[in-house]
Amino acid sequence: MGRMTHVLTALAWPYANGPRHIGHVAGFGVPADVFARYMRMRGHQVLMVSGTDEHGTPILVQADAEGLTAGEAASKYNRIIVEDLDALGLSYDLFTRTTTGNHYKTVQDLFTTLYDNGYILEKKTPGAISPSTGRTLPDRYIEGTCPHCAFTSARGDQCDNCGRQLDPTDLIDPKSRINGETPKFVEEDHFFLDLPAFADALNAWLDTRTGWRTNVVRFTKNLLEDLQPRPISRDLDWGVPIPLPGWAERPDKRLYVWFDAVIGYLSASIEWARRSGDAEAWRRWWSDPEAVSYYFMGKDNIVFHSEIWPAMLLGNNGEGTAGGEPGSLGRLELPTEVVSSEFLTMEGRQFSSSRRVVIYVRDFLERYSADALRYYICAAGPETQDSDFTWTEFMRRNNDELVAGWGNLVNRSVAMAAKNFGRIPEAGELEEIDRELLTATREAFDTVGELIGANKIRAAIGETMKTVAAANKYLADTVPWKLKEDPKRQGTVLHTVLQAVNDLKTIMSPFLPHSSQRVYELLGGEGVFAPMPRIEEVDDLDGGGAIEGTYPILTGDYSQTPKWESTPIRSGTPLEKPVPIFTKLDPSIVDEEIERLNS
RNA sequence: GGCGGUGUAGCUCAGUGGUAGAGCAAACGACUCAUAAUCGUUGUGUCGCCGGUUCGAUCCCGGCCAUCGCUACCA
Repeated sequence: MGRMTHVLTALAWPYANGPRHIGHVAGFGVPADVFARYMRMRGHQVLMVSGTDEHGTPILVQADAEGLTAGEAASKYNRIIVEDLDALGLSYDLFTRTTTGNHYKTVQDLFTTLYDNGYILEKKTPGAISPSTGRTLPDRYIEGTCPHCAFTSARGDQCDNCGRQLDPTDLIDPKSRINGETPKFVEEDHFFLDLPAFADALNAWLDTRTGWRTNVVRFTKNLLEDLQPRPISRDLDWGVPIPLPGWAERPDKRLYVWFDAVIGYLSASIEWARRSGDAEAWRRWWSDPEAVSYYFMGKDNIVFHSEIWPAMLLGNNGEGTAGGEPGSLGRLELPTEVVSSEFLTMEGRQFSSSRRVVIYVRDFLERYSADALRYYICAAGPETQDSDFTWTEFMRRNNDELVAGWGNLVNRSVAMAAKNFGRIPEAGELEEIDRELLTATREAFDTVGELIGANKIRAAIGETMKTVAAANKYLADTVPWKLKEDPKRQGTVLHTVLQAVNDLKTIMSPFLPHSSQRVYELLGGEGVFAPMPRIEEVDDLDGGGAIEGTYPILTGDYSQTPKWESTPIRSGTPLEKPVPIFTKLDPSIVDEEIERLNS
């Protein structure tokens, strides 16, 4: 990817049935933002999109629990999620929602094309519905006695006691977990996506993919060995209506939430384009074979991104066994890479809102800085295997690495120069040791950049921290605080280390944009260095969706993004005694936080 | 049951067909510009167990044990 190109950065859609926890943003939010920011700095045209996923049964359940309508509950959590992602500094071009009129229309357009091309089957299927509401009752919302082990709280999909997979009709005395009533098992008419029609095309596509994480490739190959038609409609009154005569009017039939949610990548791109004033601009990321697309998600979402969404795109293009023609959206490109992370656990346990093993993004950011969280996720996140978040480790990484390593380097360099010169001193003739440091920081642009481009974020920030250590060592070796008798040499050393700091803040900026902005300002920079998203309150463009009133989107102007390259500092720039950019944490926070978890 | 991950120094993890590394913790030293922050020196490991391939395996293959996750109507 040497020359400028269009890079779609697609992030998994957070489900709007509650606030999101740090595991969610560790899985897709921060890694994708690092990637997107870096790609912009390399001069690529990045489009970073996502939104909240707002349909489906869990939203209805949450809404009922709070005495809200589904729309009200979705709007409530949409807003919370938007604010949290904004606070983290995730640089979305558009973060929207699946309840917009634009999304409904896009979903229906794609459904229609798939239908017209012959990739949607209609057939009867057994299912459970709630007699009082007429809504589909997902298997996991049915509980009863396990026929194998007599466990009385077995779920319709699986018995938590003996671990056996179940069919809800196997359960003895089945009850709805939502309201206790006995579910009605019925034959329902539903639509299915004909996945087997894409088996060959999907395998051929997968064979051309390179650079994917091995776990994703293996998992996907496995999936493709056994493709079955997958239902894409439900008996629900909350979702996108099915755009067919005799179906669109029915209040009890909707498209299945996963079907509409994955189309969000496309609808959000279209919404972004329309809001940008060039309604066709999205095609540069979707219809150009030279464009690339990276999808970021947790491992539980691989199936949708490496199997189902590509299948839907192939169907749109008429590239399955039934043939067909691209529909109203034109031909659409399949994902370049599916970048899946593993899971973050919490003090050894899986995150679980219901069991209150959880740290919400909001709570975290009330007490600690966004960059402290971003650093932890970058350095120790679940990139290729599950990783465990512990407060002890968070504190250690924050204090020993972020504060004592990078923060202290910035602070001591700027403080020394400010005290001795009051400005960035001039560099005299460079010695070997000076040139070595400057070479190391310049080379870090290449090594770190290559790692970010390959989505090896842990290694990338580790490489950056090695360069930070080299700069600290440089100060230990050159001892500028002892050079008061030789101001020329002292100025040269301080100039050199400040140059290194200046470049390091550029390299750090995809990972730690907030603090890089502050280092930029410490060194006399004005205006925006690391651009941040902003929340805008907007009207739905179309109506026809489920949104009432305005809604918040996350967007931003990232056109002033700095270049990924060494930039010379200017001698003579005034410097003041710096305020530390990071906060050292007291060990007592560990007990406090664990106490909070247990309370 | 099926699929997959993991098992390497006290801790967290990286890594390679030629008998192993980083950070932290520990000890000692240097330094004092800096949020007591930095820099240097010093250990330790039958690289889960058993077998196979190989001149040689921690890294390849098979089996086993332990542990974790996924298993599609769940978003």
